[in-house]
Amino acid sequence: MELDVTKGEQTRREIVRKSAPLFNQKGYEGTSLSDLMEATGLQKGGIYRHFSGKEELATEAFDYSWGRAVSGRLDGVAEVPDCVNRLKKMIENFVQLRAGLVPGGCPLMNTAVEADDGNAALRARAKKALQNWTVRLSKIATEGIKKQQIDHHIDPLKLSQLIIGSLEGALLISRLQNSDEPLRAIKQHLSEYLEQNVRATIRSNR
Amino acid sequence: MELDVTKGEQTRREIVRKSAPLFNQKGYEGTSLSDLMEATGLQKGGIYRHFSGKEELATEAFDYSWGRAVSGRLDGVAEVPDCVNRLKKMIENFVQLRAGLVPGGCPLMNTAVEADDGNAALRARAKKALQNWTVRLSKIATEGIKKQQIDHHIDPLKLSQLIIGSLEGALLISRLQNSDEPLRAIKQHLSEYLEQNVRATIRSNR
DNA sequence: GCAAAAAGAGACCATTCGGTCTCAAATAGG
DNA sequence: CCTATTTGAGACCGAATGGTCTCTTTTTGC
Repeated sequence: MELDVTKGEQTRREIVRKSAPLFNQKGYEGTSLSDLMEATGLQKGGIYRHFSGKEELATEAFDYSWGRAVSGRLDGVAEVPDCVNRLKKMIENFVQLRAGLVPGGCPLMNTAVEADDGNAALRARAKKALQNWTVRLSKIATEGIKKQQIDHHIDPLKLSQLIIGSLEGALLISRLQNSDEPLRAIKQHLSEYLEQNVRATIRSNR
Repeated sequence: MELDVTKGEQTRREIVRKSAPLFNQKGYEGTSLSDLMEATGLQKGGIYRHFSGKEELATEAFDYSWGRAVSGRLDGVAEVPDCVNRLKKMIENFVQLRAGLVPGGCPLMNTAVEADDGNAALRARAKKALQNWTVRLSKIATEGIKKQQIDHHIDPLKLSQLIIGSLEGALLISRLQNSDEPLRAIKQHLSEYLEQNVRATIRSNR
């Protein structure tokens, strides 16, 4: 074809794209080769030509799902000038998207929980994903401190972990209860916290 | 023997006790019959005499694990007179116990995540567990409002969900990072929130 | 201590699992 | 267009899966 997007590479990507939702919904162990065959419309030979095994496919599928989740959550975030508002925008995105972008909930949570006492490769992937997300938020916080939009007593890392943890936990509850309320509540809560305890005040008295 | 604790019943309980940690660590799908045989020291026949199938055993194992988790988290809570402090005590217990009581992390989170797009029976069990926990906390909050220890603008249900979600999320992060810091941070955060925004003040000005 | 009932061992079952390998079909480069 | 290479189908594999059933052993109540 052109641009070295060979037929094989194209198929490979399709396989990842089609199998990612499966892995996210049913988990690594819960997704069988026959599930993958059905989802991709390929036979074993067609799949295994492109991947060394289920694990390789699963890790790539995770990366794919996670990539989509992250890009959704950070959509339009960079454009917000104020750093506190930028964090709030990210929270808003998270709450809004919920189950939307990626069927089966947050890939990070799903993978972290399943792989925590199991598959090491997947666990490492999840750990790195969390790391990346944390760093992204931390950078916003650090920039906010530098710009004096965020109180300089705030620890960017801790703040990021607090936000991420709260969101993930609320998502867990929301999914189990089939209700958006816990997610909306945490958004409200974090919002107030950010305004009252994180945003830098003219006269910083703590 | 005596008190109608027949041999069979005794074995049955042992099976649940021994298999509960397995299910919590490896999940429902991830735990095989041979795993269970090894853990219990019984053969299939010995296990299947007492349970109709893996699912029945898994649900009972979940109840067992969850019972232990809850009792650990509520340990000594009832003795605290002040309702805000009672909530704080529960949070403290949660943070302290962490992976302690039940190997494999919080049974609620594990089961909720795995069963969310799968096993209906387990999902229902997890949902009920969350319900129970939420109600328990809500009752404390409601009592606190009645006793004027908690601001009457607080919604007990939302407060409970906020606390539970935050704790579960922080636990997720902590487990993935192999660090207690996120858990300690959320404890600190919730503590401040409870004192500043939940505890009733003499002059309730909001 | 004995007979009836309960409990457990383990052979057996069909099915599915992840994975391999051969060979035919489709693609690509000249 | 024609050949060399890539791609995919699908038969095949051994192991493991959840579950059943029979038969021995152990517990139980009298």
